[in-house]
Amino acid sequence: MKKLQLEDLAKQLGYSKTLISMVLNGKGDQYGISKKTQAAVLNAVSDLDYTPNKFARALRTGKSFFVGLIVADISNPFYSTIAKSIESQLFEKGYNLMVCSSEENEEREKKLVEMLFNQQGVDGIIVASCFKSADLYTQSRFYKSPMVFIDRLLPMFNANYVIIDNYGGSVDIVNSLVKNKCKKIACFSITPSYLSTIEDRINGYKDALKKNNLELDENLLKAINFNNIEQDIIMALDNLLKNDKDVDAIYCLNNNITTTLLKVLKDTKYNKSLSKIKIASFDDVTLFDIIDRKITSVSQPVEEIGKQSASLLLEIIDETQTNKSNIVLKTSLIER
Amino acid sequence: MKKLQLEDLAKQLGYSKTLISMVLNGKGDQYGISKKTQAAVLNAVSDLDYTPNKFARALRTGKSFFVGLIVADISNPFYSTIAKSIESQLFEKGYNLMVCSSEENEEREKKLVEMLFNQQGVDGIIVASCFKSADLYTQSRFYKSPMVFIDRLLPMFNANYVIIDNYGGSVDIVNSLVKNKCKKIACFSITPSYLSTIEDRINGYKDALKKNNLELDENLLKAINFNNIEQDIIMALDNLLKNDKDVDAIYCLNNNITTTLLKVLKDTKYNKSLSKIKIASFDDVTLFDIIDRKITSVSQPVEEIGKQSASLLLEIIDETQTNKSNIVLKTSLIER
DNA sequence: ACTTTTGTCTAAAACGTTTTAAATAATGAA
DNA sequence: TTCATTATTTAAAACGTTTTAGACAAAAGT
Repeated sequence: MKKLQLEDLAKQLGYSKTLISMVLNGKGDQYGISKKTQAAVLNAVSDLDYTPNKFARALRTGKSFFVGLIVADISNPFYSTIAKSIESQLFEKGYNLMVCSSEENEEREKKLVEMLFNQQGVDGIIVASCFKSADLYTQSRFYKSPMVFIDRLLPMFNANYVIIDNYGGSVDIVNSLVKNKCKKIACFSITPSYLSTIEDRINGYKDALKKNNLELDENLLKAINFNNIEQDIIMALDNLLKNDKDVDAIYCLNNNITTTLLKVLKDTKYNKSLSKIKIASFDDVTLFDIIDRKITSVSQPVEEIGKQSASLLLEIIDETQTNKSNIVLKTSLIER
Repeated sequence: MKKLQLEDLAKQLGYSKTLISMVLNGKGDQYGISKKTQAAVLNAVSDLDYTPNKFARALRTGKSFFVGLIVADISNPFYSTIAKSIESQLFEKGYNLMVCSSEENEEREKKLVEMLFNQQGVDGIIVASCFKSADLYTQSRFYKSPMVFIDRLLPMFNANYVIIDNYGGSVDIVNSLVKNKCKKIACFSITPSYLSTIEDRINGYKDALKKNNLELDENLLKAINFNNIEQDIIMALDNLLKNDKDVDAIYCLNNNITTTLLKVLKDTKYNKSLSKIKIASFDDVTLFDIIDRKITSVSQPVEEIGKQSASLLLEIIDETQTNKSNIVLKTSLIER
């Protein structure tokens, strides 16, 4: 059974391809097709399961009704939940989502952006960029390309953003730890550490320490490499045990680090020596509700990030919104 | 800066669009273009960043280099890991992936399949179907559409499958529990329970009980609804506590149930009464390495499912493989 | 020297839409 | 009636590729 096309409908209904196309696209009035004809066409077509060829339409109109999403790691629940939220938001408006994973790799992100716009012809993209600078995106060839950046901010780059208040969330966490009598708070950060999210969280950590009259010791700030989390955490812990036995809290800057830290603490000798240390985490995950250890965390409005970024992007595509928007969402502290 | 197209190249290089297209598609020899010309074209184009218009090409050739993936729930790590694996496999071969989530809803799955093939013009799909019967997929209009089914089998449907040995894995779990002196093993199943994965796991559970000379008590087999997991688990637990106080193990048929069960056990009164009950889970997650409770589980070769299904689908698309393949992967027991 | 074959290359058709420009029919004014 | 205007419809062009069929030289056969 061959796929029905406009030509077939035309023959069957006795109208031209043009007319049918116009009616089906809801432009009957605009082109002055009589109400009667419009009704007749719609009626006849309704039980004929015709769907226009996507590629022909896209070729002619330049619109694909496709949106690309680039995240650092799609198997991270933070991003996969955002993806899900974006998808359902777009679905309502007749758009489709292509999800891509950059694996925190600039080269790959670049390839993905180019592929999406050039080869796939998406109408716009949503990106959690792992780039250090905005050079890729400021290129003139992308000047008119609808883009929304989420999660991470790029420096010196005036664009559309949907992010969260990382600084504020970080301050909340440290304040909460201090309130619980912690005096020496280590911080496990993650590289690439130029990421705006990480930078802001680190700044929040530092400033909050200061505000609480605690000394900032750079040795307590450990950078964990994204590609080598477990090993780096072990090293950081060894280091703490050797030089800073009196650390009473570890604040992890994202869910991945917290989760891996908990795993390491379970596995090894640290179990005893560090059983009473307080752990806090930026980014809340279900796990924290299950384990015995009381973990204070900051939860991000994940659904909301997806929702807002999707509708912002659609506004940009439809040119309803032409100014740059910067949406900053609030986090919420979960004390356990 | 307008996008470069074949016409522009033709003018610039002094050859016809035809010739350039042929060379760029690696069909120079086939069409008898001289080596010298081919080299010249390739060389000239290489630093001109031309990418053919996706839609024009797809319109003409009927190939989109797109593959669709439909899973029940993209925010479930089991599926998001499969998605990631499929994506990277396809990426190597120049294909792209569109990920869709059916939310365990037949109506929605149907819509997605139709959308993918009709509107999006994908070259093939990979589906973890939530359908009870294969009626949708046996329709003649899909007869020639490349499809690979993963995770779940549809009854009476001869198709391409990549699944795992659910029955065997389930037997392994029960055997392990019995070995650990469990005498009365409850089973928390999930609806829709006609899913082949669930059916097979239930059968494995039943048969293994029998083999171990344990009585099968249908009251110990609780169905948890996918859309109401937490409440249903609470009900099931209440029920056990009332009628079967001597249950010494709960075997959960998927990660979602196990995780939620753990959460419920933590939150509430059950904490005390059920602290010594043994918990086992089909499908392993990181969480189990972190919590104190020793959870025996069966782990699925997630990466492998993605890898095998992707390459099988590509073979079908390329018509290298024309027979139906049924790939059944082994699970591995993790005793804790 | 003339036809045939071979080696390169290109014009034009095709893919299935949407949109422009123009044709036809119907109505109103003169 | 006839011409101008308006309402309705359609033919043809366009989107940017790939592929078919054929053009043109050069080489090879006779």
